[in-house]
Amino acid sequence: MVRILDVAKHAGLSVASVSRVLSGQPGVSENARKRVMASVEALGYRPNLAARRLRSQRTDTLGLIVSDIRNPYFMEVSRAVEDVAYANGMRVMLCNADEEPEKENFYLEMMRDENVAGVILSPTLDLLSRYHPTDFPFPVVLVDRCESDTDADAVLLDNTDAAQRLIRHLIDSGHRRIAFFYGAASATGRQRLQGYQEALAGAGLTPLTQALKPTTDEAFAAMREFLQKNTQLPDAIVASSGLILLGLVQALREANLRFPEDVALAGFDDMPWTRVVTPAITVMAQPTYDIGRSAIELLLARIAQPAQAVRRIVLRGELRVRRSSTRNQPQQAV
Amino acid sequence: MVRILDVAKHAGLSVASVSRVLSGQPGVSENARKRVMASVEALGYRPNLAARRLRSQRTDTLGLIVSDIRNPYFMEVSRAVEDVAYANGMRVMLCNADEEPEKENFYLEMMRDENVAGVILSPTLDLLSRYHPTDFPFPVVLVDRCESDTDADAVLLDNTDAAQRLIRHLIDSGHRRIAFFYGAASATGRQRLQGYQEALAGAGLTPLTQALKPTTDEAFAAMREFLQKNTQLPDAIVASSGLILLGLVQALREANLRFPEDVALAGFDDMPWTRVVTPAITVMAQPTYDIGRSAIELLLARIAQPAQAVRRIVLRGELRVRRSSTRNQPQQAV
DNA sequence: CTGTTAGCGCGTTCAC
DNA sequence: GTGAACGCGCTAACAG
Repeated sequence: MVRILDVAKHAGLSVASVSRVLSGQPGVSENARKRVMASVEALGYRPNLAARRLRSQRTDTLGLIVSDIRNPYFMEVSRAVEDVAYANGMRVMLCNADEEPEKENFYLEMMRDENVAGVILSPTLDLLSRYHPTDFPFPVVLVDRCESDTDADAVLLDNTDAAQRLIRHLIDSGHRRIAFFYGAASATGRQRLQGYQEALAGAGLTPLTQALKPTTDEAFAAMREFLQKNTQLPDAIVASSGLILLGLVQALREANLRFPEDVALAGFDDMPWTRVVTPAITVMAQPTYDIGRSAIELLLARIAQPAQAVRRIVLRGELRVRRSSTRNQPQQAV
Repeated sequence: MVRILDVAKHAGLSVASVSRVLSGQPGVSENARKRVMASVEALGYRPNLAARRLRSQRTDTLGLIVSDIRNPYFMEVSRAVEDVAYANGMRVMLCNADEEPEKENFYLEMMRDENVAGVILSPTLDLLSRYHPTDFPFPVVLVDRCESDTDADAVLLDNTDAAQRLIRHLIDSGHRRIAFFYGAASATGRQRLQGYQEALAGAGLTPLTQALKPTTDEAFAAMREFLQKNTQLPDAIVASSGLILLGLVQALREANLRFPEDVALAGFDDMPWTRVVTPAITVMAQPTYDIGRSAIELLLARIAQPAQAVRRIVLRGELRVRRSSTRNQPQQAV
């Protein structure tokens, strides 16, 4: 292994000068800088990160804790985070907490042990309910989930508004009995439920809700049971997430029910498959890559300016109307 | 910050004894061990990982370099890797090389700088063609991609066999003109092409192939162009990956072409949406989670036993016949 | 502008 | 079974 001392000797300088050059500090002559660079090149020197981190008490590692990377939403978010992180010379550690507070806590402690520069976190309801930024020795940016009174940097969709607009679209399309299948384990699901309720109240309609764990399998099971119990179908069914939407579609297919003929359908997250099923499904699209990018940019800014005011970035969902929600079916799909 | 010295003082012992207890070494009395544990608990001591890594020259970090985490295949593989890694007290660094040799090399160098214990890698064709295990200062397990003569631990599907079986199924179903859209950027795509060619040769049929970059967008564009150029459709179209399959379906929908009525369809990767489109699509399913799990288990074994013989784990794909490939359509979908 | 040097916190040798 | 002491490679404070 070639050490910084070897470079110093080779360049005829001291370790201090080499260190200064490597960390881009001022106070080194151009001549010295050239010689250091040449020696680094000649010897193939690579800094020892462990030593650097031990000495400087700093780290270029970020943590990213999501519920499940298999969720397309988090997949896209994490991809954005990693792109920006690596472009800024930082590393990222990805963890799946599976909505389990124990796992979440485990990873949070791991982040502390790693002495990370910051964390992007999609918190469980449990953590969010008692969230306080000073609980952590590193800056945290929340993503996807955040209450209106949470004292934290955060990036998220305007969930209540998005749900309202989605539901109003259904109401405007002539649907009256609208069922809402939502993930009860997260703040996001609850906020979307609220939007649903407000939209229904505004139209004088009666809510029909089904809480469940936000997985495809649970949604499938819940929908299947729902279909068995209810001989009369609602006019429309809405899913509060893409994972849930998939489960609903699976159950509908199994029961040989068509949309929108038997029941209209809509959901969150514009996953690729929603355009490819027939008919295509109306969704509220989230700008997932932008959410991830905004989150890490917020985090990097916070790391650079620890004392800056708390910021919250709220993004707007985009309604994409397709055939699954229309009462009078047009001739042609998009 | 509480250091190991603080624990030693609190327990009335030396740092050496504390270190021994913490690393589970023998040569410490039961009494001392108890006292150390109690002090650790009382003081909330956490070992400093940077110091430990600097001193021990070892790391509990693994690298995972895939082409794109947004590919459901790698998503599932990475999830498996992370589950096993964290269960073994290791960390993992995830990187997306995007099939670009430069990025791949960048991340490989980063892994060296991090002094990782090992790497799981889905190599570009470029790297694979000149792969030699001694090029890296850490053990490497290849995943998804590997030539038959590559000298490396690897976990992959029996691609040629899987493609053959998929194509034979189509031939047995009465299809004669079978087009193959495959990703030309990876060894995997090429191996599947070979299986396709062998199956066709065995039946005395003429190949009809289309090479492309393995993304949904490229597949969509290629299929669209294909449909414009060819007034007469083939009997069947096959995609060499799930991402490509999605692009094909998008183009088919756009052109208002039905499967299997207008053209039969099949592909690789049993993604959830393939069951939910109508009709459901015949696929060659890969045991993705098992592939990831096998890869990290192989890596951990290699780390524990650096000199052990090179091992290759070849998994078998599972053909899942659904309506998209059947000539005489059954009454009911599954 | 440059060099010397003292630790960062830990693991491990070597004495006892 | 236990403790003292050294050094992993680097950064930063300080002296020149």
